[in-house]
Amino acid sequence: MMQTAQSPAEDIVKSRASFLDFLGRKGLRTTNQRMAIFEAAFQQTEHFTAEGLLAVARKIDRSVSRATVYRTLPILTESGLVREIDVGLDYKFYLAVRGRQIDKAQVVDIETDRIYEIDAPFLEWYAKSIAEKVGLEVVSQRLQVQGRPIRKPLTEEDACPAK
Amino acid sequence: MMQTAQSPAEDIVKSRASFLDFLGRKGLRTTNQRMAIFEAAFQQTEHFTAEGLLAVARKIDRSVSRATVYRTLPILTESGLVREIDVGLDYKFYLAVRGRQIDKAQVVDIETDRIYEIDAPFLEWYAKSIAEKVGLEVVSQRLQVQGRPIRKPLTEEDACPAK
DNA sequence: CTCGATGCAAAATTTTTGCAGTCCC
DNA sequence: GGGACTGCAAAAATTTTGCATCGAG
Repeated sequence: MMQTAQSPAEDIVKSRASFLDFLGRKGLRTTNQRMAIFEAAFQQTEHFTAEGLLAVARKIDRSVSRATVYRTLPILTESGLVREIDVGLDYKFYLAVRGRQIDKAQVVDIETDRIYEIDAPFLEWYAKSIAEKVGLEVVSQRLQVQGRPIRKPLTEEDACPAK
Repeated sequence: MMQTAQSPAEDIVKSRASFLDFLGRKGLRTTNQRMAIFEAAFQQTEHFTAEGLLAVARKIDRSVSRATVYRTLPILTESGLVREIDVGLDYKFYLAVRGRQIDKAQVVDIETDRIYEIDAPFLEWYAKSIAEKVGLEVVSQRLQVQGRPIRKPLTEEDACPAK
């Protein structure tokens, strides 16, 4: 069977080409700021916020402004290179897309606000079966789980830990 | 088999009692404003926003302020009488809880922003199985599906409708 | 050159908060 | 009567927008 996964290095080269292609097809210009924001997004290995992205992008190109970050994020999401993730935490998160991103759920640790992207088998099918009930075709779906670390049942040791 | 569903009239009487009980147990005071907001919430048969709730509550008690609505909504959600629903539409929605509300998904028609509450069998179980993968126990889960009305395959008639 | 793109700061939007006065218990 | 509660308006916080200027094609 063919291996389709790529190394991180190949990954970003391909993504960058894809972004440039997207800009071209849409008649959008290739500016230093847009590229800096793209690079900043793909330097992130985890979820990031608009504000965080601004900070990183500015390290690449000092002239990047907050407004341009907010104007570029929709371009990145429309191109499919970045996913917008809203788990109801006041502000939105974003995530650079690397490889296939289907059937994922977001699990949020409510004690740390950390977001995990977890495989959710059949999620797309499941969403489709639900949308059909109201005669809609699925455009997108998201499953979000808020959780907290499992506390093991208390033992005497836990209740009165030996110092 | 016993029928557990109630008439809308019985429903709100019970909910009102439940709210008063909740206020009492929490040592919160029963004010005209809080009751007006409660009544306004249960007059709604669909999802509502904080701003919409304010408008309706003011028809009941002119003195209700926006601040009190925002301060009362958390009380209503904590009591379990109202559910907060955030589908990523800028502002939050709320829904008066009538009867059991387990395993429901929100299906959002992206052309009208209308929200449907749809049965999602085994959703709770599904979320649990996913949260377990990162060692978290589920506190809550939500499945949201964005969809658009199904467009029937085009016929000649559709493409060139006879005026 | 031309018009899309940018930076800056002000605006917009939803929700929160400080404070003085109100009224429930 | 005391402290919880409220209204008002200002503040917060994130995202959007107007406008003069810049720069990609």
